[in-house]
Amino acid sequence: MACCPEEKKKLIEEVGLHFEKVSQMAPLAARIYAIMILSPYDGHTFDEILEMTRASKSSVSTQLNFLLQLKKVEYFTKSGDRKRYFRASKTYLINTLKEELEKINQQIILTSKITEFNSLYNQHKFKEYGGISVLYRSYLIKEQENMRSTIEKMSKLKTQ
Amino acid sequence: MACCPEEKKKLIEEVGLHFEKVSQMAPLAARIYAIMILSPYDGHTFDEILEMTRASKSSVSTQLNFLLQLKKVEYFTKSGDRKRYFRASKTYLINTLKEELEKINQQIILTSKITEFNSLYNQHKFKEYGGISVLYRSYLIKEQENMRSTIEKMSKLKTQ
DNA sequence: TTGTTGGTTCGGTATAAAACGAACTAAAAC
DNA sequence: GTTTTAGTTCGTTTTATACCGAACCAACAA
Repeated sequence: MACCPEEKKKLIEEVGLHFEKVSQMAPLAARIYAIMILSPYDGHTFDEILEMTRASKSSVSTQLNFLLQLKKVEYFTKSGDRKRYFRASKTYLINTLKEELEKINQQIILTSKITEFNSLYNQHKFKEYGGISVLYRSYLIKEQENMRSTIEKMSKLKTQ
Repeated sequence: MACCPEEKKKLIEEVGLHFEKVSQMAPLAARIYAIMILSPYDGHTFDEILEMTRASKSSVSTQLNFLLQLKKVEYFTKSGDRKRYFRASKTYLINTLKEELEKINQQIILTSKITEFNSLYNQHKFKEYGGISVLYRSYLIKEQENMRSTIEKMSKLKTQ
């Protein structure tokens, strides 16, 4: 049998599609990641992933290594068993948040540059929209703080 | 002369690159959008955009219409002047936030589905990571609230 | 030492995204 | 009524992406 209950298949498709859009990964990578997130603690072997995705060995290998590099996925082995068991990385949610935080940091810097530039060279516009960009800036900073504190809480929870 | 001070050129490049990554638009669209954001209140004509981007008429036309559709860019006309003057839409920051809000709403729904699924079918994993996903959920809800209230504040500011 | 398992690597193809040029149109100017 | 201006449309080319198959490798098994 190729995969799993119909319900799981549909969810994999939905979650996969989501990652394809928001995380700009290749369709196959997104679907593998979705499978990992919706699968048991003890993971899946390479061959099982092959079966579920119906993709080629080479493609699965490439995308799986890509996900390992991004720390979205990890694997473990059982002694006396050459197979690797792949699963969603234990820290994948923290890692995702850390990436988001990095993005927001970048965006705060860029937004400041834009505002500074406009206040210097496009004064009319700046007078018109200055208020909005102040609001936008404090929005970004709140996001940043929310991420930072969530990451901290998650890290604490993990080490307990 | 093709464009503007070196400083502006560099910022356009930087901001353009940013939009290309985060907003998944075509390189040319991203650069046009960047130009609009860094340009005066009274906008630029089609021909000026042509000059600055050094792209073809057809490409500029296509991408400009794309940006108009997304309400990232708007235009106005001066009486007795056939040209259109393009600029960043007055509401582009609010619109961006509304898009973000839509994304977060989607993500909250998806995350709930995932958690529910795992609590049913992957109980071991759920016991292990349930705490983290609770934290993640409240992170998302805070984001949602931050966006909602920022949009509201911006709307109020605009109508004054 | 030959075969099998569990992948990896490399060269190629198929498809889609991005940009282009040339021909076209609608309104205004002459 | 012909020319110019301000774009638009459409068919093509260019470039990048996603995936594939076949050959390959390393480890262990027979």
